[in-house]
Amino acid sequence: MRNLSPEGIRRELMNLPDISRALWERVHEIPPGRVSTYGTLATALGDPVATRWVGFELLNHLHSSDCPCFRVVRATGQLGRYCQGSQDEKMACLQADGIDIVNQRVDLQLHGYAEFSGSPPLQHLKSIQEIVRSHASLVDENSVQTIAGVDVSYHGNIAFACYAETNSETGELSWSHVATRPSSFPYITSYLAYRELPVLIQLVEEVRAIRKLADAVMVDGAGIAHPRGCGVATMLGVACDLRTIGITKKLLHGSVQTTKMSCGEIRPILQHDSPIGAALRPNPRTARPIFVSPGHRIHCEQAIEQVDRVLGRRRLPDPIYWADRLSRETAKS
DNA sequence: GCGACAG
DNA sequence: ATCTTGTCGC
Repeated sequence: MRNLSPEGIRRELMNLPDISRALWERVHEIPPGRVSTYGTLATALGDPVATRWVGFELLNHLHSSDCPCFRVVRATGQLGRYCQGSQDEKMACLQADGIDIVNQRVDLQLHGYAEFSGSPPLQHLKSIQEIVRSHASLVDENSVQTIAGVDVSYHGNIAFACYAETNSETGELSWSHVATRPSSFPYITSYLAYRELPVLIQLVEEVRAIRKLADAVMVDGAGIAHPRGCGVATMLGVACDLRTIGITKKLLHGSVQTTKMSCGEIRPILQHDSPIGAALRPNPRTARPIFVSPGHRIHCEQAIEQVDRVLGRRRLPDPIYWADRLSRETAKS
């Protein structure tokens, strides 16, 4: 799998691992009388960043009387929350298992279980990101004339992706297109692309088919300012051979000082002393900057320049603002 | 070793 | 991202 062409990426996306099923297989693997932690389960899935999602999933799943979810506790040994009700009920289940609970805690040295079987699915997804990153180009090509924005909203498991083009004079919406498709992959930090890429690729291809695709597309998500240098914007760019720019409201990766920024100020996001993007304070109404990073086929400076070009009166660049607004409205109705 | 950070 | 009432401020 060393070579991952755009077609290869699509094939991988059509065959994504079922993370939820993988989690529950492991939860059921915990023997009676033993417990595991949210973090240990996430690590068994391939990445500790999934800890938050593991907690969410255990709190929100379809519970049944014989469900072993009470065997998952916090890393401190504290019981943590129980989907079925109070912590006391969780404690009662654990005690029925023969576990002693001292000071509201389980002794993990004694009862901790971490010997999970099965291959970690997130590790495979990580390696895809690393390969896609190696295909990303940070070289700016011909000049950008038209620019668009894309964003995704959800109604349950249905994803609504919107493509928006704006009038550069007024900042108002000039053209838009929406694509819809079910998405079951959960949101896990740094794996956003696996949740959003299927709809986004469909969206881009539909717009491309009617020859309406702009020279560059801004994505509501990171570009190369990502733990593996491969955020949604980068992945979408490589998958569709499209010039993309990543825009986020919060910093995902890299370091930059964001206090006391003056209006219009630009500060580089650094990773090992080299720039991978920039924080940019868009207007005087908010002190909070936005974070820009190249997605694909664009250089850092050009990415910032393009964002600057379509910055209106809102915090987000106009095309992203409209894509966000329209996709949300479409998802609601 | 554990935890956690885009949308 | 989504669930949601009122509320603070220009």
